[in-house]
Amino acid sequence: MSDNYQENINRNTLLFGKDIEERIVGTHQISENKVRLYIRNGNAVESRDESYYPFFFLSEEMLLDGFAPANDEKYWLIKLQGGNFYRFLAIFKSQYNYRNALDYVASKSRSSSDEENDSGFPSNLTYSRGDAVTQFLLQTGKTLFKGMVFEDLYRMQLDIETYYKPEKSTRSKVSIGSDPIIIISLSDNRGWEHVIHTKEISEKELLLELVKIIRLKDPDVIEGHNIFSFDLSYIQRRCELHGVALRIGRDGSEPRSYPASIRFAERSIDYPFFDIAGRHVIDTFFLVQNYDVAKRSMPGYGLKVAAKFFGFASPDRTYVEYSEIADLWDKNPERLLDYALDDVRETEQIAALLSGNNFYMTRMMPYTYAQTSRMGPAAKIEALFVREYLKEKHSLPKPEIGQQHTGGFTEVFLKGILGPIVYADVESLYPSIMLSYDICPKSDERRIFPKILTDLKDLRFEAKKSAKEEKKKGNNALANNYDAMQASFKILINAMYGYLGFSIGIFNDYEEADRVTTTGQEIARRMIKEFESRGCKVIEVDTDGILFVPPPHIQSKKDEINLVEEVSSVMPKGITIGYDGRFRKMISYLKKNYALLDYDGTIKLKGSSLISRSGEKFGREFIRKGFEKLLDEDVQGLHDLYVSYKEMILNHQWAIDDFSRTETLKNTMEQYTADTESGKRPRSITYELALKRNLSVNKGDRITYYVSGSGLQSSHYDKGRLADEWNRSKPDENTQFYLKRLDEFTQKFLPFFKPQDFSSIFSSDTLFSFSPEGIELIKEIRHKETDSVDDDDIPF
DNA sequence: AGCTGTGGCAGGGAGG
DNA sequence: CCTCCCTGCCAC
Repeated sequence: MSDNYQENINRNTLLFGKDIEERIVGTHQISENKVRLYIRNGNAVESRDESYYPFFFLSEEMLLDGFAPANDEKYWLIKLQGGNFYRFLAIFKSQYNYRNALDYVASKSRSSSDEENDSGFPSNLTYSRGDAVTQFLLQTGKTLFKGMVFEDLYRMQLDIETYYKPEKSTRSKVSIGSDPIIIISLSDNRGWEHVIHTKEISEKELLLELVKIIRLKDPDVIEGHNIFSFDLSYIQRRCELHGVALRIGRDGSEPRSYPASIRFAERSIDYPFFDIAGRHVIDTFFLVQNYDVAKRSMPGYGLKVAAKFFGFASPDRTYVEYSEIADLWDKNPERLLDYALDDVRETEQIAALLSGNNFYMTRMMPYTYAQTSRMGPAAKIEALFVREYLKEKHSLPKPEIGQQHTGGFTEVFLKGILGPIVYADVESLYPSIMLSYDICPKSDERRIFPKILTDLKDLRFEAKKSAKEEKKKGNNALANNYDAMQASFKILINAMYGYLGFSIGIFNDYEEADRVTTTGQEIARRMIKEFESRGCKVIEVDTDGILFVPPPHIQSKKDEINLVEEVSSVMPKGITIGYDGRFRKMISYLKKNYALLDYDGTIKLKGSSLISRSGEKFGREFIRKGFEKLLDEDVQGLHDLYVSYKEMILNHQWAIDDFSRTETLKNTMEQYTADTESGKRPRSITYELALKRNLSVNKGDRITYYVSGSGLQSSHYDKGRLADEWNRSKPDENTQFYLKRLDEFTQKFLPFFKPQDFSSIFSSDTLFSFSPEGIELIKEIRHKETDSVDDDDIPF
């Protein structure tokens, strides 16, 4: 794979090398607005005259080969890799203040005497894929002018309802465009709301009305929850069926859609991207998921769940089940219209909360707002590099082949039920190391890496300061904007380390990535040693954070803070340890798996073995409640809990949500069948179920299922049933299987008891009544000696 | 086509 | 049974 990939780079790379200019053999100015560029492989490129914009001439052909501006020989724009449009725009933005450029374009278009067109752009400007300048201008539109703040964007929200009659009650996917659209609800960020529906007009008229409204309101941004995969795809399909031209672009063009994908940590989602000329389409579904990558605290990503999570859902909000929509439309349409409006209102609030950082990021990126919103951070870092290199007329390197070898230091020293607990962590560990230890990729001959990092750090500092000042003055709106700004800097700062080890980043450097992580490990060891030497019992260390029990004479919070500050003061220059919280108790279970009991009584569980969403809900609850009992040292309560769960399972006294499991399908069905048939991967219950039920599933889809049948066999992959198929009055879930699952969950409590105590607690044997008498909790288990932390060769 | 990294645990199928 | 290997999910 990697060999193929390298070959691909070589084939697609036109101008990589020591110096870009070496490949340019000559330019010839044909007229004021035309230039011919000759490059070494013999291709001659003639520019087109783009009279409305004198700075650049870009065309499809030029994108393929390269171009030079007519009036200024200093600037070159070179194609680097197939399809990597963004690498061009880096220079486009960096050489000229693009906001001024856009002001210029806007003034031109305003003065053009063109009455037919209400878009603000000349109508002779046709929108086509290859025309980079046109595309750039139309996409950016008038939305990113100098001095703008996020609130200045005119944002419109859109949501559709379709007439879906559930036939067989399975939640199998509805295919795009199969049912008519009955309601389109719209709102904007200035308090306007509007709903159109098919009680009075036909679906075709509804679609025409939508086009009319969008063109009349002329929003800069169109927002929706799952708008790419659902609303826009659906609207487009219905328009096709009715022969309606969806002319919602600022130049009157129809949306251009192409397959794209987006990644959230380990998951990758395919979706059709919609490019609407002159506007930016923002999917709040992606914003929400991106938010949760860092936080990992949301119960789900649907609009309703997200709105509740962020506290936007109004108490009298209308809720309608997906399967009820058609029925409700026939019987009580008013309620459905209310529901539809609630959707757009919530979408607006989510976007307002989560879009600010993308907006401010766009100002420093050679991408449009829409692109910035759906792009990963590594590509953004690279854009900053490319901008600087092109500005300095320096060539760009190829990615290095290889891999990173090390990561963070993780160790558990003590297991059990421990307390009191102090949590401390190194502030911005990797960025601090990169700054203090002069990290820079070797291919970065101009040494841009440290410069970008320092600049971003300073910018963030300034933005944070401004946010604070504005807040003090009571300017909350402005303070929020500065806060969004500093958040966007933070995202980039944190992504810079990841970029070093990014396999196709052109400035990657695995050795430097390793140098960051190994330095981080050394710092972690040093931190352990310093806390230990001050009488602390270190429990767990993970990368940059440490959990420990302070010595007995450290009692108050203030003492704890002083202790952390003392250790911080002996750390290497540029490395600061911050006090990050205190807890009454904790349960240390495994690496990256523990429970924390706050002083206000709340419990936080961490780690995949304790809170994994792939497990059954009843299991997670059982563990959570059990850990509560454990923290209370309530052995009787633990036993009672076990017995009550066992009875619940035996008597089927539960709901489908309690025992169903939801899994994400990471591969396509084709990939799965190919892999299983070749023996490359084992069969999996979710894919098998999708095959059996003939569900049309895509990569990234989630299936909720349970295990049916009776008895325990070695494999259950053919015993799955869809959650919707479960019937409370005729429960057919596999009781033995779920009892076995309960016993698997009880294993989490194994380390805290003697074996015979453990088996008497987790037994419902009624012959002998259970008594907690004599059962002792194992509170402290030495798992690893801190002495083994070797710090002899720490080069400080 | 586009893509930030490593470390760690659980679960399940397959095969010895 | 046990081990191996893969996937999915999570911590940082």
